[in-house]
Amino acid sequence: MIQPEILCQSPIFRGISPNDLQELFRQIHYQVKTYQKNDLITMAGDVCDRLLIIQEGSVKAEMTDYSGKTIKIEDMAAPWPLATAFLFGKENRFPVTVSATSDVEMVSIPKPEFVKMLQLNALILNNYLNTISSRAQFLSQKLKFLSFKTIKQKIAHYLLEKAGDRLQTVEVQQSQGQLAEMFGVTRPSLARTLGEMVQEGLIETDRRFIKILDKNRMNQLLMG
Amino acid sequence: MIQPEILCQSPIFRGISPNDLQELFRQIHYQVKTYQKNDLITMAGDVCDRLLIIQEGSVKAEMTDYSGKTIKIEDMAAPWPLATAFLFGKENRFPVTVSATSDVEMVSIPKPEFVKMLQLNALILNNYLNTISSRAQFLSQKLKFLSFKTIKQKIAHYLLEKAGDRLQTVEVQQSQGQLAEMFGVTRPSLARTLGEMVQEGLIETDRRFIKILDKNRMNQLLMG
DNA sequence: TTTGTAATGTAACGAATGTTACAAACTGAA
DNA sequence: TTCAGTTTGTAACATTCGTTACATTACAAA
Repeated sequence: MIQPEILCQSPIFRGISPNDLQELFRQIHYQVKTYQKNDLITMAGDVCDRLLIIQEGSVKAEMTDYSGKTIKIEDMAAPWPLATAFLFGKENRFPVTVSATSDVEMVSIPKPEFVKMLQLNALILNNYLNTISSRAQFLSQKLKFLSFKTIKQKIAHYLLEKAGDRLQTVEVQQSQGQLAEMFGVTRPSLARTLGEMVQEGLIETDRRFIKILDKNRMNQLLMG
Repeated sequence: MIQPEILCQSPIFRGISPNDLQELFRQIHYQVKTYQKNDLITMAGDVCDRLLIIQEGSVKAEMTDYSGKTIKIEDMAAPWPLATAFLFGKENRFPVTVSATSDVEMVSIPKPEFVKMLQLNALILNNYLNTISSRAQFLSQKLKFLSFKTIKQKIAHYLLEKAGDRLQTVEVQQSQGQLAEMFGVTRPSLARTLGEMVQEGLIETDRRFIKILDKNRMNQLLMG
């Protein structure tokens, strides 16, 4: 029923041979459920007490707002695991409604069985811990970035991070537009702020190359 | 050397009896290190390849900015674990410099040994997974909150979340000032916006009680 | 070279929010 | 009650940023 060659491509089972994976699944209880296109797989608010991995097909995650309208959040396809961040932790309910966008095969492992799996295989344990930890780290970085209120601060943080120790010209790979989107601001606002920083003697710009002229004053911007 | 009665208060060892914990520690390699006040414990950038738990005393975490100045981030005391989010994941380096603010005893468990521990004891495994997952969930919530640009949106989201299904008066436990801090805005701005929403017929306010009058229009605010 | 398209610089205006200041209302203790 | 401290309402002004529009520059294909 399970397809080890597919599942071992999943971030959780990465590095495990299909044979070992097959053997592992023999030691635990699990289900393989099939869904047809447009079938509901989980509802927002459902308790998340089992690990779900897409073995075949693709699904979409939607969120219902308070007035009942649905907004698509994400598309996922095999061999991806669903909602790994909500299997453990305080708030272990699905935040989204998941439904099939094609015929789907889903491997469902009850939480206690998955815990057993983690104990049986150190590689899976590491993979899973890495998955959640990386997510937390990613979110933490993103949050730190958003904590800078002004565009000037965001630019300063970005450039100082990118420059590291060296007092050199930084090459920005992205266009102004992409940079603006990353900062969550509009393109003209970014351009204006860059212009202001040039006038203030903080930086020099030449197309995609930016030179930091006054590291100390840049830092002071980040303090407020 | 280790003090099981203290360590089992730690979120990671919660629910384990001191005896069981003692027995567990017998099966793995670990160190107990002592530091004097003001000693450096870890430097920002150090590879985080061991779990550190404060067994006695207190420490502070500081971050060095790009110009070399240090900013205090956090204070921690026994029996708290350090940097649980950085033991696994892609970026497993300490983001902060940790130093002792009193005489400190620190239990140091190498990562492979801690993994062994997780495999030996399902409760510790659950505790650790819960710790990281809760953190990711917390950050995710915070991030979602910050994604609302205007104060009106933040208020709407907060109230709708708090109200749930019922169309009732919501009691806000916090003062306007605390609420403002939570939203990352200033108190007068929050008060002004609340006033505007009253005038627009969206809500009614009476001290710490807020009544939602028009749920649909509140939702439309969140769409933009 | 010419030409079209994308990227960039710039300006004017308006909306949202911060800043500062002060008055009114509430709260709890003397 | 009275009074001090806290919370809340409100106003004027400054700042930041988004919006829109347009000119300029770079770049690559014809």
